[in-house]
Amino acid sequence: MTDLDSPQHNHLLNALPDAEYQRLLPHLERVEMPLGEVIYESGGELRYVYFPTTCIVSLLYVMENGASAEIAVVGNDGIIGVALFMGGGGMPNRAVVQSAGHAYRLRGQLLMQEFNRYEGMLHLLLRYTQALITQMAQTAVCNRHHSVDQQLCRWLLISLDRLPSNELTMTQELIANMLGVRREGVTEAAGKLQHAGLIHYSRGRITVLDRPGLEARVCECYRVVRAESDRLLPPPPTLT
Amino acid sequence: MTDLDSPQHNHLLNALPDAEYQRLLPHLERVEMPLGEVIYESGGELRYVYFPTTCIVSLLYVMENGASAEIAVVGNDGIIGVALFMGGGGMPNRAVVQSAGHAYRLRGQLLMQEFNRYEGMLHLLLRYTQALITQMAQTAVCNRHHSVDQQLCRWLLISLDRLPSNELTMTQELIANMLGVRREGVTEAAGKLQHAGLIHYSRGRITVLDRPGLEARVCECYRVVRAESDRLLPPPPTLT
DNA sequence: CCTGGTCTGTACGTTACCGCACACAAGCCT
DNA sequence: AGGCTTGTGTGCGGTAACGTACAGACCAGG
Repeated sequence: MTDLDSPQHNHLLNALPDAEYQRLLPHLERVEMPLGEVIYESGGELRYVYFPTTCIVSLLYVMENGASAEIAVVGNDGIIGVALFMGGGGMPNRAVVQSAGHAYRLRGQLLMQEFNRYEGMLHLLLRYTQALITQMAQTAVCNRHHSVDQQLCRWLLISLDRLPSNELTMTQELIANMLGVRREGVTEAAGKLQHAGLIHYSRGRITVLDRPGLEARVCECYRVVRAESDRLLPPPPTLT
Repeated sequence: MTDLDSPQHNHLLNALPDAEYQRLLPHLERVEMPLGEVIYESGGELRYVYFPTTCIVSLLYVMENGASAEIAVVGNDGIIGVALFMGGGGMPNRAVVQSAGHAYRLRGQLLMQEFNRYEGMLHLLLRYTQALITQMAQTAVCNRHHSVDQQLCRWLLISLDRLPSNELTMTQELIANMLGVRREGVTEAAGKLQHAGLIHYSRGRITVLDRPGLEARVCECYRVVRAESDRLLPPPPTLT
């Protein structure tokens, strides 16, 4: 499956015209993204941007008391480090690998060169950033109005959309940290889904058995984010 | 007080170099922003961008069942319609005037010309957008972890930062819509603040009596957003 | 002045989630 | 095998916010 791991498996890289892609290619460095790795930290400086291919990265805010909440999720649909080209150099949150895999990284300096030189790169990245903004906005809405059950569905579907298989490696404890709820809350919600035959759960290994079933339970937030991504971003690479 | 109502009272316009500002000036149209006016709607197209001077605009998502939640607030620190230069042309939320006043609007086309022609404009707008992103992210966190009391404090301070006086016109019903909570919840929270002598409340008219007191009660979310705005954006115009 | 509408305060039962405590189960190590 | 660590299920009291209902308070208009 080298396919899944080529730079083109990242939708943004794949959307670049060939000439542009070839120019970038020699500078793309394939890196391992182990579970739990912190890609950048609140207040830190961004030396690289990352284009995930097979990993998933969560952007989360860690509160002063240690509690946390997920702001957004980035997989092979996007890029880690938008603050670089947005001009801030950093953001007050943390990026941490939520599902192990690989990514291609690029020196920030090089990205900025392309960003300033080639208009297509600028527009692509800005459109992606807008999709990211929608995801954050909807996270806020979901946190306000929807139940843990619904949020778990949303979270599973978002993760699933960014993975090649229907299985994810993720303890309930971790999910709870992402959603910013109690671990027991996740146990209960997951229990309901498992009971309904939608997923199978076993010691940090979740298998999604009935994706349509999840989609039927999820709140509108998932659909809004999904629709906006589809609208703003190029269709995923046509790998078989 | 024509000072407060000149285009330069908007921080972004004020941050432009004089030549650039002069070029824009003839195209800036002063418009009235009455309470409740919808500036743009989910799915709608953006013909203009707005630079508030004395009004405050809320970005809010309206759910299928009619409930709503505020995503972010824009006042004289920013611009309404970032989706235009981000490339999406629209966003799945609504912008509504939360506090009446004025703004200067500019045809989207013209903004885009400047955005593409003059690098400083691009960087300024992107930095502002990053600050906006931080505000959204923090809204998500706040919705998850903080009490209505704390959120009300945050909301009051955010509004206060964007107004010239210490008084705001706003019924509890409206605040509840913004925060996405019950009206009674706001009554109770406001009651506590009033009892503590921090504010005075009277039929849609809130007077803030003790701003430091509010700051002492507010959650970290306010400070994070504030610090990030200060970091990313030019200092406010030096009006007396 | 009284009346009607709007805004605010209060009360009460219900629910979702929290915090804590602990039992159980599944894999890992020796 | 036995014991340890890690992950999962469950139960229980506490609390914050909800939905609903309604009473008072203020203001405007006839």
